[in-house]
Amino acid sequence: MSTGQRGRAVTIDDVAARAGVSRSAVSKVIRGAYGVSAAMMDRVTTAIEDLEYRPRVSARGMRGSTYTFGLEIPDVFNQFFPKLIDGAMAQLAKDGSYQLVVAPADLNHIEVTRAIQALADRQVDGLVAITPMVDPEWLERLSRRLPLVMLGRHDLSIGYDTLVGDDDLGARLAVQHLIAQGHRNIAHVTLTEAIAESRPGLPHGIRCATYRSAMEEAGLGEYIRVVRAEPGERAASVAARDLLSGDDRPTAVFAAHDEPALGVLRALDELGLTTAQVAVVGYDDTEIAGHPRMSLTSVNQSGTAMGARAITLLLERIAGRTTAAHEVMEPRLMVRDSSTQWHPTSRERRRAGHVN
Amino acid sequence: MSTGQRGRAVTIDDVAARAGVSRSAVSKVIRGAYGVSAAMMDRVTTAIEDLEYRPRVSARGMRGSTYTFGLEIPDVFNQFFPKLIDGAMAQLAKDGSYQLVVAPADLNHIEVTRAIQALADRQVDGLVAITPMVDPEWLERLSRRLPLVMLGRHDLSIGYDTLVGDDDLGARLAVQHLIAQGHRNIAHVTLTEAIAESRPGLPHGIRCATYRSAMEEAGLGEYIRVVRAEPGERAASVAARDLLSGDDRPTAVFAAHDEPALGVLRALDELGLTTAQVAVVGYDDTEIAGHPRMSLTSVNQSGTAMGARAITLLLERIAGRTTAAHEVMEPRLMVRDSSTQWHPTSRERRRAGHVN
DNA sequence: CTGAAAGCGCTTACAG
DNA sequence: CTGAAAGCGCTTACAG
Repeated sequence: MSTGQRGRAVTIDDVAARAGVSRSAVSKVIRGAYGVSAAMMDRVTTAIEDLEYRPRVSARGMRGSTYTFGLEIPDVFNQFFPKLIDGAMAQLAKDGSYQLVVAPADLNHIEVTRAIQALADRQVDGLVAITPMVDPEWLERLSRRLPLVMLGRHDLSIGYDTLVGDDDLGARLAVQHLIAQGHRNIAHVTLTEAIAESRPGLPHGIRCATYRSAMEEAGLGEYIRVVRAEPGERAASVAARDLLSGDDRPTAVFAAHDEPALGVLRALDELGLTTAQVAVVGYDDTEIAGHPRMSLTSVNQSGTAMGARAITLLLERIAGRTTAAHEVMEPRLMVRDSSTQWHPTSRERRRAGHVN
Repeated sequence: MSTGQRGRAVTIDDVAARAGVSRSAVSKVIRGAYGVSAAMMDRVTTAIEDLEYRPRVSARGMRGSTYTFGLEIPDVFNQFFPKLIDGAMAQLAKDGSYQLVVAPADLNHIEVTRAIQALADRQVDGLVAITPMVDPEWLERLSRRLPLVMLGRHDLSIGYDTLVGDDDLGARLAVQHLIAQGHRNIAHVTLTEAIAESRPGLPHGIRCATYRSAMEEAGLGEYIRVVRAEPGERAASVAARDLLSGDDRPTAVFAAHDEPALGVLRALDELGLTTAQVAVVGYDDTEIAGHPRMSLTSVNQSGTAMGARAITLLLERIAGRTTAAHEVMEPRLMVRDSSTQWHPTSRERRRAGHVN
């Protein structure tokens, strides 16, 4: 039976009246706080159910917590993020007391900042954010107000936690794998400098730097070639088409993440080429990479585990931790057809210095 | 220059004090309300900037609005939803005063209800939700508290708005297209009854019913075959493998949405078959369907437009509309390779009654 | 174990 | 145009 469905909503006072107890008592029961007799617990619980009472989170937030964690996502189409959300949800479900709320943003400084700010304005009890573009000082200041975990940053922050894949290792795995497959002419497709290099130490910047040094170390410095594109599979495919139809076609492409890697695959298809002629490696191991139609070799940086770990870090902060955590997750290379079916032409074999 | 960075946060009173005006005056400036002189406007604005003041949404929510729209998403991996979110964000950006917040849920009654409830508890000013599984009465009650738009439901609700694709037309386009391509033995892959048929009039239920009737109408009743799988591409591919390796292999499969369609493509690949032998049509026209590696024919129900329209419906409600809107969006078939490369075997031609 | 009182930071009528 | 007062629905010390 329910009352108050229309007109004024049911408040904590209605519950208190119905249960014949004080407002504070109801509050304690709701929060599972100490000092409530079983009898009162019972009466209050019944009243809550009878009235279908739901505490207003705004009101709770005025004094206490909102029981809400915020997650800012800089690109709704990037298929890495669902893994992250999935991992976070699973971890949150174990605890049971917090609700996850996602603020989607567009991939630029202003929109990302706006989304993070919007979550903070809504007084989330903890915030997980992903963005290369916001400066550490702003984040340090934000972290004085609430627990903050930044994903994909190598910052040595003091106020907020960071959780990041080992981009150097991941990129090295990718490039060395290609070299081991016999490739020498390996190109790298990444995002525009405005995005990838807007600050030092960004994941894409590191992957690119590692690509360069891994090539140098293998004596392949002369083959280093970095192609940049705006975000999105289509933009990457356009850039890749130029690369692949040029004079000196690379025999392999290492893409900074799976989205441009799919763009490279598109470009190959459009040019009538296959991964037997140009190997492709991506980064993030998104779900579609494992589909046989793509079979895209990719660096897995365990987004699910990362999402779960981010939640744990927030809960630790709420439980009292005050020193910053800086965790690096080890990536692993998922080898698939896109990088193992290379058949070099005789010219390519010659250039590569093979005897045969 | 900013103060109050540590310790107590900046409040509206701090701004009022600094600007030398009343609290109400600051409130009016923030909300852009009438009756503020340019001079006061100026002083307040300056004070806000100086102090880096951010109004607490919780506090605003106590009396007024939270300037937040909530969107419940029942499956983070379903690639239809990013389109929806993208459309909603674009529309919201035009208005500029509301923040979108997404509550992800798992695809079951309890979790979906929990997520919707969580958004309502947070006093969003409007709510967009997607779920076949919640009963209309509960939604009617919810809609008495806040503007509610349900996506993908054909309900004749009175308290909430609905926005839905024409599932009958969409499914008909798909099946008739396959028939026009010469197919007779067309199977349908959809979700379990527990999900797809949990209530009458659900999108998947309608698509399935339309598949049946379109087949009947074409005199192909004997070929009707419905295969059901749990959500997820992998579950669908397992089910499809049985179907495709059975005695009477269909020459075409109509999948209830793109995710199972990708599962069918996976099954084909695993069985060494191609879409020249078994045509595939999906539903939703997710981004990956357009990738040349998939080139999946699919029914586009314009998720972007749907997301944008949902926001507009909420804004209309806030502006005062009190009658329910029930809008149906027209789908269109995106024809791609997966359904146009069929080469029937001679046996298939014979069975199909072709002369040659 | 239980409850009365104060207060969180805003917005909303209402006077001036 | 401007401001003082009340109040939104909770939680938090603090008494009892």
